[in-house]
Amino acid sequence: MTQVRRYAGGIDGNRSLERGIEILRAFRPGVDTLGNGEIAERTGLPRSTVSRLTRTLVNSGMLDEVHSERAYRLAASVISIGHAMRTGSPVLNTIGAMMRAESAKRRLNVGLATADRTMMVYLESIRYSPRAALRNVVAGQQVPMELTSLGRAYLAGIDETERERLLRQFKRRSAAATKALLADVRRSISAVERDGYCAVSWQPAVLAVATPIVLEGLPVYALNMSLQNVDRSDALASEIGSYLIAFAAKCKEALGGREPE
Amino acid sequence: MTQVRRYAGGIDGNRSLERGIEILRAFRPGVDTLGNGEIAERTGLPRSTVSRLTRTLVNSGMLDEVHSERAYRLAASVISIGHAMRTGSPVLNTIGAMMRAESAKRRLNVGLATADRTMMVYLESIRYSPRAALRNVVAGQQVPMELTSLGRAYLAGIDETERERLLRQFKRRSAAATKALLADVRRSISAVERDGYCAVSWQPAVLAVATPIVLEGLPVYALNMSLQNVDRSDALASEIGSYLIAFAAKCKEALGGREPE
DNA sequence: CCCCTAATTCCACTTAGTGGAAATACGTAA
DNA sequence: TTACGTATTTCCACTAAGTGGAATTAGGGG
Repeated sequence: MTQVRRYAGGIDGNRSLERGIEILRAFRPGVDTLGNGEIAERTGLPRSTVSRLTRTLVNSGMLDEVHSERAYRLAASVISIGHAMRTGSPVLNTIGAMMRAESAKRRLNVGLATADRTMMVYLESIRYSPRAALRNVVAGQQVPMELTSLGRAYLAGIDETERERLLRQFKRRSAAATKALLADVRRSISAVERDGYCAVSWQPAVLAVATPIVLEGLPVYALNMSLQNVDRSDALASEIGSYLIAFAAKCKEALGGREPE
Repeated sequence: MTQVRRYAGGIDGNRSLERGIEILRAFRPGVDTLGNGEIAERTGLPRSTVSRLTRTLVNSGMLDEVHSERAYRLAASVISIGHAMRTGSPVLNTIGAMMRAESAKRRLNVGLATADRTMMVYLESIRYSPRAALRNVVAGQQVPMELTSLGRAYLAGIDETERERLLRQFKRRSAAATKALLADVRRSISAVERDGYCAVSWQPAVLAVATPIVLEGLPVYALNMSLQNVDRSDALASEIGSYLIAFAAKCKEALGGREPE
């Protein structure tokens, strides 16, 4: 970010709004309440500014004030907006049901995600389990882009410029093992270009295979299938891969969107 | 709102942030994309201002731009913040599991909600179904406060001032049937004070019973139990009511919070 | 190619936001 | 209770940042 922000004349955007959103973002998963001081620390904003912006966020219903500990927590509004996002999206409505059916048919987990900065966010995640009804409510969960099949498939689906920008970001944040990791990421991207999918075992004994879904007028999605308690083998990966690309094709068709270029 | 906003000196809050949030709110459930024009209409903001603020929201990752139709949609960030809210809350983590167990034990639906302005927002909703795994992913769904058992229980749980403010808002928005409706709402509130719960059949053939959960340092919640395909009867309502208040007591204990006053 | 509509940028104006410093509220220990 | 240390909120002078109407530009039919 050598880029200098001007914020004058209003061409670059609105500083206060940007800061307010940054405050909401400071509430990472697992955090319950944050005081103004801690928010100031996490965001690097002056305390008086934080004080004013948190007040605004309370008035707007995005934060609840916890008087007893002089702190704030995310309010119910944020999940209602999240709900609006999920119900508004014809994509999720269409693909959700298809994913459920596919999960049952193939007896494996099926997930759909897209990017939020350098993380992949699950929009839908169907866990296959012989006894159904194991919590399938992980929508919103984040996993690191560079380490997961979902993330790498996403990287393969976006344009060159954006991809290189993201790769530079990974380098910046994880000091160690960068070289090998980045090479591995590039290998996965090549795999997607060659085979249509990439396979990654991010967590031990979990084999995950993912493919990008690129349609005009929609964000780039990544679709994955995964299996627990298996050893990684190329044969298995390629079997799942073939299911995956068939399913992805079916999804793209159902969405009726044309692929760009 | 005869109240005059000054916005000077920064004591009342931040105008741009408030407006930005209002733009996010313009994406109601079911809406997919909105253009700047439509946003300007819905929010009453000048078009140039909307243009700048939506740009900022895109930069902050809260909106995705859809070039092909010159429009915006909510981005994945909003559900990841929503997810942070749900995982951060010890309340939801604790009560969620209890609700699941209770639903199975009593063979009925169990829901937990809180308020977002004049709507109740489900934080968790367990649908009882003999064949499990019917979509229990309705967290974030909104139902009208004045018409539902959840909303009326909530009203009974908050303080006098806030309650009267909300009642006035109901009057303002639904022109017809106001008198009878408000009387009915007040009757439900009295029922909560007398019996600990209120029963409402908002949707046909659905009996819902709700009770407030008021604990220090937490927003007021409402807990409900409901049954489909039954006729409303006072005997049934009181049976469910007794389950409900027992379960609510168990929840309050598990949360270890002391009730105020 | 030209019109029509809608979004974006320009720009002069000045208010609304800023952040350091002061004041205040809070909790704790003496 | 009082005095102290910490965290938060308010004050206030400064001016940059935001505003919105007008002009401009970009789309997209016909």
